Parts: sequence; structure tokens; C-alpha cells
Amino acid sequence: MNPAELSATLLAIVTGVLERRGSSEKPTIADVPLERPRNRDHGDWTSNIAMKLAKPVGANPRELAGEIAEELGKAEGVASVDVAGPGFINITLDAAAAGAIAKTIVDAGPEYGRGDLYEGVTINLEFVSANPTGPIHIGGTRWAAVGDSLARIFSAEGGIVTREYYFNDHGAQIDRFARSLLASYLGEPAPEDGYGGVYISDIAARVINDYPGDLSTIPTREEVQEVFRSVGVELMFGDIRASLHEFGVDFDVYFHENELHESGAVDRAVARLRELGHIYEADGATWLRTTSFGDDKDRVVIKSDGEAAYISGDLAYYLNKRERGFERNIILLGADHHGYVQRLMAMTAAFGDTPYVNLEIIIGQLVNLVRDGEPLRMSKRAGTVVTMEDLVEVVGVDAARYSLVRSSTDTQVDIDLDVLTKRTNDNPVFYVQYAHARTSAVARNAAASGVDRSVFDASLLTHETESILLGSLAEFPRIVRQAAELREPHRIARYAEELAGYYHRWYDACRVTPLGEEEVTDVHRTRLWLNDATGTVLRNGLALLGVGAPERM
RNA sequence: GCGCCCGUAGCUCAGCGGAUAGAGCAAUUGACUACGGAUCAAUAGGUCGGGGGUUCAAAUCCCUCCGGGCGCACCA
Repeated sequence: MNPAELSATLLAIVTGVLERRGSSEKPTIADVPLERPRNRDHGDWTSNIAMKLAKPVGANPRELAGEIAEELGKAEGVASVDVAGPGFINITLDAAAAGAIAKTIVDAGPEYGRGDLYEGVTINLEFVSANPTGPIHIGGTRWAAVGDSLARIFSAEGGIVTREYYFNDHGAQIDRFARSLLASYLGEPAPEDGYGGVYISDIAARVINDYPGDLSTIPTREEVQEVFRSVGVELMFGDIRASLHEFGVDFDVYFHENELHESGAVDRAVARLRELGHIYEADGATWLRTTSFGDDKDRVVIKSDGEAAYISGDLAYYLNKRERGFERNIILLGADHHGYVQRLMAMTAAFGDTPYVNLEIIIGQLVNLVRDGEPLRMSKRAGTVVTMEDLVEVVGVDAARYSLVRSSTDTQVDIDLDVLTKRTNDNPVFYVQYAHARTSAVARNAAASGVDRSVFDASLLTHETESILLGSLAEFPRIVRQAAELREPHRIARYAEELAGYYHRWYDACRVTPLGEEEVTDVHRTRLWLNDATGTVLRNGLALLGVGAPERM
């Protein structure tokens, strides 16, 4: 009896009860909540369905709950059903029914937890997309961790996911980058609006080194700058890719903005919108009437000097993604870009698509740097930039990814530089990883003392810590689904921490290998299944976060 | 001024209307000649920013105020 079966049984019973009462309510599986209660005294599973239906049906919630409970009590695998409080239905499974999940999990292995929420759906997930004008800082690192994890979660739900990086190699910021490199080469101070970090001189030196000819023979300053631009961007971008790879994040597509401008894609996108009647000319510029679709003001797509405005790249890029066949296009952006959401949604509607479905934008709050409890402003000049590489160097990839992915993207996270450099062991990732390593150790010990999985008798899993552990294991698939639906990878991390805790407590109370001269019994064998099932779920969960599951630590 | 996010234990954060609000860290006290003590058990710690409202039920939804972050270009 797994949660899905129990849900189906409950739904059937509820439907039957409603019919007998002559109600027109037709609940679906989603309307019949089944949750694990916080309090152990409230059984293995609990449902508030009676309270939900009481009003539309015009019945007393406790009475309704009683009717449902009575039938549910007869179902196979159900040990007892109680009505509690205002109308909660508390369900206790018999040990064999509850324990069956352990074998199911071990048999499914890496497949356990997968679902079909996005079966066959093409999803384009764009994240990081940092300008190649410097290394990825800690903010971008957060999106790398979150985005990659989301991609893994969508894939687990059957989605066909493309990880995409929008490579912004067109426009003024790149010009500033090129001028900064040139200034470094010429020994001039960094331009007022340029970049002044140490990496600039490093890149400049590498450009000089990589350039096949002699830079000093190039006649004009503009031409030298162009060399720094093209070679410097390539080098910077190579560094970014390398950092991301080191971090465990590899993109399927690196899309160059420049391509959109040079291929005429921008012109085509504007022409398309013009056909649709959403383009007009005013003050010498070309405008998109985004106000027709909820934006605060119309947006310039072609400036009066004839140059394409930034948003024109977005128009063409979106169209390009749609032409490549992506039903869902999701973009992760930092909170400093949340002002773009409305205009991008307006754009989506202007193309005749559905905002928030075909295009979805996830706004994540920024990462705060803190030292001695004082907020620290990240500044390239002040040397307080913490890059992805810095972070990884100090805490390692697993701890870095985990700490960035374990809190909601809606909250700003504080990263304390001192804590980071001193105490790395307070990261909960070690608690989870240790639990996994422990399952491996137990399995090794079991093998050494002759405990195998030749027998599985779930009715022997009777200890309280066992039923708690089993209940938690059974929840994993719905946690994954929820994380996918809400685009919230942190739920996986929190779940893994909880599961690790249940496992540690079970380990403390129940032995898998016999002591001394004790005989190996079916209890030991069955517990080994439970141990291995826990290892599987921890491993699968950590995999969704892109974090390793070590067998030894 | 307008918009988005946040305000929960000393700190960092969970808790998409449910029962007695949780975890990690920090503090105090216990548990190894028993599968790894990176663990476990116990204690302490809270006006869920304030105030209204919605309902059987609000940390959660609505309104309002306070506080913090971030945005409001023919910049990218």
C-alpha cells in the first residue's frame, strides 16, 4: 500500500459516499489530500477531505469523516482509521502494507522518485547568462546551482530539458570590457565606467600572449581594442564555461546574442510584430505597444539612431526558442531584473502566446555577503567580489551547491565570509551525506556478517522509528513532483535533511547486523532492505541537487 | 510616488488554510571495549514585524501600517 494506492482507495470511497448522499460533487485525485501528519499519534497518513467537503455537501464534517472512515477501515492493508478533532481522518497502515515500500524502492533504484508531470514536454531553461565581462560571482553561482537542479527535477518528471546560456556579446557592456582590457595593456587607469578587477590585467596579458602577431604594429587604437574585444571575450567565456563545468553545470546551448542581430532574426521578429499590428513609429524610434498587454509603458525596439534596443534581442531570442520547438521557456533572473517581467510577458502575448505558460520568469533574490554580521557590498574595486571559483575553493562543490540551493529563491541568503572560511562543517549537506555514507557502511557490514536480502517480510518492521522512516521514504515522489510544480529545488534539500534525521534515529534504535553470536534472522534481512531503500532515496535526492552521495567520508 | 520579494528561536533558514510552529548552528546536560560520535537523547530558547478582515480553522489568503532588499531608460 503506497500513498498513490491509498489516495486512489480514498478517492473511490469518497466518491461513493458522495453519490449515496446525492451530492453532485465530483472530486478528483487532487481534491483528496493525503498528508503525513506531524504528530505520530495521528497515524501514518491523514486527510482533511471531510472538512473540505462538509460545506458543499451540506453535512457535518465529523459525520462525513465517520462514514468515510468506516469504509476505509475495511480496505486491505489499513490497520485502523480514526476521526479526530474537527474531522480529520487519521489512517494507520498495518506494518506489512507500510513496509512494502522498502522493497519497491530498492527494486526501482535510480528510478524511484521519478514522475510523469512533464512527460514529453519540451522545456528550455535559461539561467546564469552572465555577461562575459568578468568571472561569475556568487549571485550567478546561485542561479547555476538552482537552475541546474531545476533541470534535473524537470527531467525526473519526464521533461525534455535544454539548459541554455544566453551569451550577451553585443552592446555597450562588452565595449566597456574591451576598453578596460585596452587600458590595462596601455598602462592607463581603468575607464570610469569600465572594469578594474585583477582579472582584467590577467585577461589582457593572455590576449597579448594568444595574439599571433604583434599588437604594437596595429595602426589604430580602435583596431587594437577590437582585438582585445574579440579575443578577450572568448577567453573570458572560456573561463566561465570552465568554472561552470567545475561546478557540475554544463549547458546544452550557449546562445550568442550577436547572432540574432547579424542573422536578421531581430528584423524578422520586429516585422512579425508589425504584421500583428503591435508596432508603431514615434519620435524617430520604433515602438512595441506593450501597454496593450499590461505593461506600464510602450517599449522602444529600434532606437532613433537606428540601433536595436536591448529588448529587440529578447524578442528575436524568444521567437527563436519557439521556432526550435520549446513549449515552455523558463528564465531565471536576479531580483535586479524583475522590472523586465511585465514587458517580456507583454511580448509573449503580442506574439500570440500565453504569458506565464509559454514564457515563465523566475525571479530569485540576491545573495548578500556578510562579514562580522555586517552586510558587505560586493565591489570589484574593493576586492570584495566572491566568485564561483572562490566559493568552491573554500568549501568544495557539494557544500557550495547545497548551501545555495537549500533555501527558497524568494529569500535573500546571507553568506558569511568568516563562517565560510572557518567552519565548513556546519553545512547540513554533511549531515545528509553522512547518512548516505552510513547506509553504505551498514550494507558493507551486513555483507560481512552474512546478512543479505534473501528475505523480505515487511510485517517485521514494527519499531516506531521504522514506521516513521517508511512514511518518509514513501513521500519522496510527491516531494519531487512538488519541487517541479513550484520550481523550488530547496524542497528536495529540506526533505533530504528530514529523511537523514529519521535514518540516523532508526540506526540508533535498530540493528541490521546481529551482535556477537546472535543468529541472522529475517528481521536483520528485512532491515537491510530498509537500509538500502534509504540509501537509494538519499542518493536520488542528492542527485537532483547535483550533489554527490559518498559511500565513505 | 509606483511595482516585485522578504520580516518566524541568539544566528542562518523551513513551513503553497489544518491538530501542540520546526531544522541546522550556537548554549546547557547526558550516551561509545555494540553496524562510523560528521551520530543520538534531553533541556532551554517564539507577541510567526504591528493592526484589522475572510473561515469551522491563518505563520500561510485579503486590506493597511512599519521595517529591509531590489527595480521603475531611445542603458545593457
